[in-house]
Amino acid sequence: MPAATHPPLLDSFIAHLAESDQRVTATRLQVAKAIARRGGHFTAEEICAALPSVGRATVYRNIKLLAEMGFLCRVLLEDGSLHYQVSHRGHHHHLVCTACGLAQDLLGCDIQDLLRTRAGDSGFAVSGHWLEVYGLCRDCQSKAP
Amino acid sequence: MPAATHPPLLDSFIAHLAESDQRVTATRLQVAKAIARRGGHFTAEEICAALPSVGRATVYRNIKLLAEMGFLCRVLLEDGSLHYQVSHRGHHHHLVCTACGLAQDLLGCDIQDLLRTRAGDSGFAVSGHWLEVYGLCRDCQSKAP
DNA sequence: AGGCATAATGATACGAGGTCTCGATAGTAG
DNA sequence: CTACTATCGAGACCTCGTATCATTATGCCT
Ligand SMILES: [Mn+2]
Ligand SMILES: [Mn+2]
Ligand SMILES: [Zn+2]
Ligand SMILES: [Zn+2]
Repeated sequence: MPAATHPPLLDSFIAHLAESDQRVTATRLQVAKAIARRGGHFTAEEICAALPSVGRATVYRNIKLLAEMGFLCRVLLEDGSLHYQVSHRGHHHHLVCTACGLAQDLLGCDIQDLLRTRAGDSGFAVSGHWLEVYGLCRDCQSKAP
Repeated sequence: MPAATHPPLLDSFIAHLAESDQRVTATRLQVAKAIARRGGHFTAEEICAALPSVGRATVYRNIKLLAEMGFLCRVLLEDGSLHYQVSHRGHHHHLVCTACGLAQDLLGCDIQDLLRTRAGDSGFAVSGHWLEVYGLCRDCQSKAP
């Protein structure tokens, strides 16, 4: 049995469900466990494949729930495909390695001020932004020529 | 007949086709004209609807071609839907108004240096990034309370 | 522990958005 | 004009995600 890569996820999920009057079902725990078991990012379809006994709609519903609760963040790959990842809560961005796929959190987003200034020049009032950064992680740099 | 909103597009497109040994077909020009006629951004399906006599696959093929040539840029809306827009060539971002949909180009992207510094701290080598900025354009600010 | 109200599930159909296939058509070089 | 072949159009197909709805099972109340 593979060790949980994100051990706190299960407990936090259960706690949040209880707080918000949502039911702790066996299926929900199955989905959360399948996610906690993973390192790195994953697609909804991958979870569906890993849990053939769980309905596809249910997998999508629960991933959405986990994301709304802040336990999962969206990772947009360069090819446009949407992945999810257990992650820091709150606003942040990702450094996505185009070689191995690793997506590490880039905390302390300090571009909001820069954006407000640059956009303000055109009279635009910034309320939010979406940013993904692509490149090579440390490991992949040393492996590549 | 509506005036072309982007008059240079047609000629530039034809020139690029000739340069790269691709054929100047009637269908290609129809698609390019339908696009040049628009202000703002649009979806592939909107072009399909505007050109019912042109095959859907062909519309998608030619939009992709125009985008690869640099005449169109992708605009990712907050809801995740992909639009296209006649645009400045080369790397740039957008200020997308969440009220009226206006997407104006944000030129002179000066976040690359900032990103290199912040990412470099984690040993990550930045090669590119994707950024969309959301908020209210000048007009929509004055209309709103 | 047993019963109830209803949240959650899963099978399935549906829809948007986009690609693939392949025979037919039409640019273009010569 | 002809031949070559890039491009086209129709439709099948695919992925990702949501809507519907009969069935199940959770949490609470007694
Ligand atoms: Mn994250
Ligand atoms: Mn643009
Ligand atoms: Zn890597
Ligand atoms: Zn606006």
